[in-house]
Amino acid sequence: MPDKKLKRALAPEPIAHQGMAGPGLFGDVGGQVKMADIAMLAGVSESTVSRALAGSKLVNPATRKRIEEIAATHSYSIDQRARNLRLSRTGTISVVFPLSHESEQGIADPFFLEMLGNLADQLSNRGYDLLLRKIRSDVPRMLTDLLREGRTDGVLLIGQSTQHDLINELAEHYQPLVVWGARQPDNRYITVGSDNRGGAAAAVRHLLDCGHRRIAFLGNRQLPEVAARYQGYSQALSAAGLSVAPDLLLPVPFDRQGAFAAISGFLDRDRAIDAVFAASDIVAIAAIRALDQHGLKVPHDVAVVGFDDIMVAAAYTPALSTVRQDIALGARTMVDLLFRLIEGEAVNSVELPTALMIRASSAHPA
Amino acid sequence: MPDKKLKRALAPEPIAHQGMAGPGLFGDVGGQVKMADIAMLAGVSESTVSRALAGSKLVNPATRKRIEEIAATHSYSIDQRARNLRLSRTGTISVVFPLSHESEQGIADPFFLEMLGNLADQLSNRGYDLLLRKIRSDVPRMLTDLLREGRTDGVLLIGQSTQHDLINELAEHYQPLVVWGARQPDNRYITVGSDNRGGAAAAVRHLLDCGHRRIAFLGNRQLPEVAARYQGYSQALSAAGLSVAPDLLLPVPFDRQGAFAAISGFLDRDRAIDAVFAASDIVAIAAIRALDQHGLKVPHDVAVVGFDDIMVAAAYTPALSTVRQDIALGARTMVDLLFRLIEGEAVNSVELPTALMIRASSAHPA
DNA sequence: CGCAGACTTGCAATCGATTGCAATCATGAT
DNA sequence: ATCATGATTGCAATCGATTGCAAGTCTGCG
Repeated sequence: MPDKKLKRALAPEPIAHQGMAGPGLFGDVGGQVKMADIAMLAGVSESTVSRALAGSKLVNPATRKRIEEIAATHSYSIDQRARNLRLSRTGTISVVFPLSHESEQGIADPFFLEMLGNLADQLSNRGYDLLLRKIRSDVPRMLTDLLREGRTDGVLLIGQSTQHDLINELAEHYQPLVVWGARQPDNRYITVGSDNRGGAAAAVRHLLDCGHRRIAFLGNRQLPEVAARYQGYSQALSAAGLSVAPDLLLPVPFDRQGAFAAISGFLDRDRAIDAVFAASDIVAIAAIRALDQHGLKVPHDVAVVGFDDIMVAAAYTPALSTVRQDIALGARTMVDLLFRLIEGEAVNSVELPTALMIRASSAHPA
Repeated sequence: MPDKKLKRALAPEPIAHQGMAGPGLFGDVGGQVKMADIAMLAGVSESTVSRALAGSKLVNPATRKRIEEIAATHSYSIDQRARNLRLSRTGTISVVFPLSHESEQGIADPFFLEMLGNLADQLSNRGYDLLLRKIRSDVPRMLTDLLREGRTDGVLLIGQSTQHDLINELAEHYQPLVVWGARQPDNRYITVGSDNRGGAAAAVRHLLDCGHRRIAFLGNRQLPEVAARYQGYSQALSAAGLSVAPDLLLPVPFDRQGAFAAISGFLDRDRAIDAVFAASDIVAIAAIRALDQHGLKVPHDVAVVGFDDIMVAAAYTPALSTVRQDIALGARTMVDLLFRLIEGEAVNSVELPTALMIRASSAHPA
């Protein structure tokens, strides 16, 4: 047998795809250089290159060093497509926003956007990519597609929307799933969320302490998180010996315009309220505007408390009292739980504490 | 030769990975079913399945129908990892945020978050996924890695940050790249951005029309977009026969706290201003708060105009006058240009019109 | 000098698809 | 009955990596 190794090393295509622009920082962008090229240059097999680059102990330190240098010289990076295929993983976590029918247009609420930013941080810290998906009405189809296509190692679902039952069914068959939202008795999936009930109760107690009695509740109680906040609201009222007045419960949507319209409509027929507890800061801000247009001053005539503590809340005029959710902690927790699920660990849902931020919009009436 | 086909069809593993939970909606999530399984069930080769599912005309309509039905029954989806590897594409577009040193912590500005939401819409409309990346200080390394790893078919860079030269160098070697930001004379990359100069000039003209003369400019002029806005500012002043007062130029950062601190510091030593033009709404809002804390009322004592028209601008109190950027159009344009680049078309940078939104914060002084 | 055992390395199968080319089949014309 | 022709289908290589197993090299010790 003639020397096969030599023959390979002398093969006509050294690596010269094209100009090979030298050591310039961006010389080889585009992924033309492959592992086989590095192997040939180093005079070893692909196996050895793979092992060297993966840090395996099975390669001679000298060989490894040479390979690493060659790889660096040609600014080679492992092709993640191929690697992931072989390892049957993806290196990608999907973040999915189920959009309710209301706001088909987009992820509007700053709370969710801030959450997204934090998740991106957390995931990139762990070397994972973040795949962003919005899902419209047909959640089941799109979600299963996403999973089956093998594009993702796990899913973070932001908000339960009104899809609780579907999520439950999905969870039966798909493990690496963490949902931001309210923990419910029959949840078969892992949730991370705030103590909605407790936070809301604290807010309403605060309004009661200020002497308010006719406190409107603004929010769509079909959403589990809002339902939990409503529980806190009603619980705080009961504790004070008051009962819930059904005419003070407004099922307003979460988007700005919808909320504004709903609240305006309400104020057109009923203005006998002295406080408002809104299920989100966006709703609270819409409420303040609507109140203003109806000649009611905040906090003088009506006190307002929101929920979330989005960035603008403190900067708003009047500064918005609100129940603070710790978004950064929430994101960290979701990612942490998801990776533990991926590793097969059994984990439990988490409920995070909230903090009542009292600001100008609910200052004690003079 | 014995009948090989028959042997295969009778092979022991029918497909029974496990329970095969029946036709339940989520029965087969997880990607266990592969093309080979479908092929076997249909009694054809993988080639035929591939062609049938890809809509090739090379398969018998009857065969195609049968394959499609079997695929549907077993809720099979093509594995995108494998497909993309074979086709050497990814089906993914990366959206990259270069974070300047200032705000290492995260994507804070609502403008960028709204942009992100819109990009997600546009990309998913085209069947592409959106990979979100934040890049810290070492832009070159991370960006080239991202590209070389073969994870992405194209890159949307949101904001030039202070990396103009690096981006230029990158663009020499990497084509499918569209940048949100200011068009500059020596750009070798495609940009989409607003008419920063024109928008700013309109805003400043408006302030001049209201009778203001000492108009502060708030923004970090190292950023190309801000530099362009500054040009508009200075141009409008010149046109009115005024000159730029260097002491009215404040290099404030883009994040809320930093902006607030910088403006407060300025007001501590100089309060002889009657208007403020801020390079972003976030800065404008910070300015309003700082002015308020220094006993200056907006718009009575000082008029304020921002830039962006983020969602809270109109809802703010006082409602914020601002230069509106059409985010949705911007996102659509970026995606459109990127896909045309990917298809090899030659395209040009785009500058989008802005609209001056006059609201309460700059109402004509009484 | 010979051989066991520890180190290194390479071969070849594999992940799950796509596709050029060859092979097969059916049909109609002669 | 024979053959050209077009319509279907299958074979096998390929995308770029990883890894179990076998083979080869080198060392030290008897």
